[in-house]
Amino acid sequence: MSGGLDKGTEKQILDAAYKVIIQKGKQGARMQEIADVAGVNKALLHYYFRSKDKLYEAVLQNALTEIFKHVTSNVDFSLPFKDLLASFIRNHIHAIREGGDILKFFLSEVWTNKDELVPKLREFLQTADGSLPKLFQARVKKAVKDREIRNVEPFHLLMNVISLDVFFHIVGPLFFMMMNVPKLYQKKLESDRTDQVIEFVWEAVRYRER
Amino acid sequence: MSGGLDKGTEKQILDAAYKVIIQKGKQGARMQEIADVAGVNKALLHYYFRSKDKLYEAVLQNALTEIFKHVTSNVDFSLPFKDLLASFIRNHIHAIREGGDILKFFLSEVWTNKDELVPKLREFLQTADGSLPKLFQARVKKAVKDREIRNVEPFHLLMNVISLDVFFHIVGPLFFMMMNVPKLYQKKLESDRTDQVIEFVWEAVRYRER
DNA sequence: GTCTATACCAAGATAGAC
DNA sequence: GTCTATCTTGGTATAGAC
Repeated sequence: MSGGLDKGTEKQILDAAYKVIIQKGKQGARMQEIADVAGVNKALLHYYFRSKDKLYEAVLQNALTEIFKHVTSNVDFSLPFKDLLASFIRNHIHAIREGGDILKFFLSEVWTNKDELVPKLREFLQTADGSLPKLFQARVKKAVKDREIRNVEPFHLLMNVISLDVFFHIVGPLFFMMMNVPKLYQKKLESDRTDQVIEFVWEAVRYRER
Repeated sequence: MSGGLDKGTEKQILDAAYKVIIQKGKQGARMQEIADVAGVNKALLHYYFRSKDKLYEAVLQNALTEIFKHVTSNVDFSLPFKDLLASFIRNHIHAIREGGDILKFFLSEVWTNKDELVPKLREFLQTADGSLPKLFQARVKKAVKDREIRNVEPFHLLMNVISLDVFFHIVGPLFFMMMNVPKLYQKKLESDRTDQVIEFVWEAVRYRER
């Protein structure tokens, strides 16, 4: 019913679908639950998005956009490498935290649903700005030549930075549980994380006279 | 039918379930497919394991055992820290590769199915040998005092090592695709990975006169 | 555009013959 | 223990009234 504070039924449904599907994955999500969360009738989902597949596609599109919005956040490649690294990591970790559960969702779906998801991802990347990795690679090579850092393979470095950021975000909570880390100490470890990573990476790569 | 090369129907079913569920997750797995893979009738799944839930539990138990078998592989904590680190990482990466797809499965399921999985994990850890992290922590602290390495937080270090190992294993292929890395270069990056990680971590933590 | 009712089907589970 | 046939549930999808 068109109550006063209506934000458009279609968007309402899409938002609800987003929430539910991100949590439970494609298989786990139920049309009924999406309808409930949206506060509308189940039949309306089919009215606006013909099928679950279509709805899922729409959600995927949103999620991808959301992620890349953060990732592409501007990095100043003219900074000294140390500062570049720090700002890159800060941006990146910040983006990960902003992104909420999307990353977990992707890691989840990529595995169980890769036949559908990987082509979609590929397609999306065609249109997206793919220059970041290239710029990063070039900058690393320059830094090596200028003796800002030791000779490291750009791919591995990028991989390392992303690993350190993303993996902690995803598995950290589980890890805390497994190791019985007290709540208070968890907080400390979490807030220290960014600086720890920056220091770790920088120490790992910085150039040293021999 | 009790054909000659029968390895026991129950085990046959369990093996099939393991394969299918690891690939598709709990929600995605179909009893029919499991039956097909096992080469038996669907009804037999219910005969041996009353329900899908029970079957899932059995698979989970197996997967957990499988993972921890590798993880607990003996590490010699009396080695110099540099060598310890190298052997730890080598063991770890090796275990990850041996473990095949189990890790991906867990990362997947932990997100979509955490209400069921996390308690199970907790319970399993009660019985498992939880001494490894403690030993590692103690060894790190000693290494700091002995000036083998700079002052690093043991938790972060352990987290870092695991991140670098596991994340690459899981996301690497996706990454290659996204960055359009040629097949041949992929191979090289993969085989270089272990040594790269060892060097990266060691450079990051080693003690240096100032 | 939104609802109710219902068709349709796939998947988990059971009964009962062999 | 193993099969066929069948029940039941629950989820997607559609028809049709309002």
